[in-house]
Amino acid sequence: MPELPETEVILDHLRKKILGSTISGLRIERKDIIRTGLSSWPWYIGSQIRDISRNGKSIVLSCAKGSKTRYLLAELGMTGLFLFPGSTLGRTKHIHIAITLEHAPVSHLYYWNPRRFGRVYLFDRQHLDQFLQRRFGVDPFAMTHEAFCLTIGQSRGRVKALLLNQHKIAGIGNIYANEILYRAGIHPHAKGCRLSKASLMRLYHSTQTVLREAIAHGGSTIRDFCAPDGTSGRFQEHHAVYQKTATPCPRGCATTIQRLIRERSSFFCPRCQKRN
DNA sequence: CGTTGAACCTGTTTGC
DNA sequence: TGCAAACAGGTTCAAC
Repeated sequence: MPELPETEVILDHLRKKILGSTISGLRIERKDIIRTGLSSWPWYIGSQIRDISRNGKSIVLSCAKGSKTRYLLAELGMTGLFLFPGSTLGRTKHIHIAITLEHAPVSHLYYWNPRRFGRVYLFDRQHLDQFLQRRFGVDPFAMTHEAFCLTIGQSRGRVKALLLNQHKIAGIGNIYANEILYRAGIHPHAKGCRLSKASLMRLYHSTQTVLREAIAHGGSTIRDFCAPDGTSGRFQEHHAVYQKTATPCPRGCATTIQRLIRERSSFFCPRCQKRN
């Protein structure tokens, strides 16, 4: 569920409520959620959450105790959420991890994930770095237009697949890939290396603006997503194409939005979105 | 290297 | 009403 904007919204809440707090308890309801470092979980008790960051769609808590720092990296997958007490109503069934906090305005942090496509990793510095390096490309907000145009313009694959490829650009998922391509006027099946310089620049700018607008609107709530305090996103009200099959193209071109099935669903305007 | 399909899971919606 | 199929924000892996 959470793509980059939703992850950024979650980070904002976590930073305001749990940064600097101390972990006084850790209950792991489903051990198979922890993919690496399960045996190190007792270490985290008594550690202080010193930093909260994001790599692509994954969230990293830096936990310090004495002179040592270890890391908890959480992937949310399609349906994962971090929740504070008070927003767990109707979501008690799939809480897989419960963290008890001290010196924080919230008493607990819950990891909820009904489909269990998400995972949690407990890493030391070295293993975290290894993981981040092999897993994630550059963050879209850290990319210059030169780097972005080079990455897309040198690839032979379909541009939508390139936007979704976390090894190249980290953080874009199916909702935002569709919205970004619509706004840039580029067909999802256009080949990266066949895009004009002007198209590449439009793609760069729409990537920046769509993601930033989505964050400003609290992310997109299609079904499950909410911030840790239970707040829903509002950016879905501004979607132009995602799940808008057969509705008129918002640009007023008198065509309707189409859906291409196969791999992941693509939603686009066949008239406004070009292949080069 | 790029593409496709399946797999991993549960829950909800859709269609017969 | 009932049941099966399709579909969902993600990632990985194997096969071609």
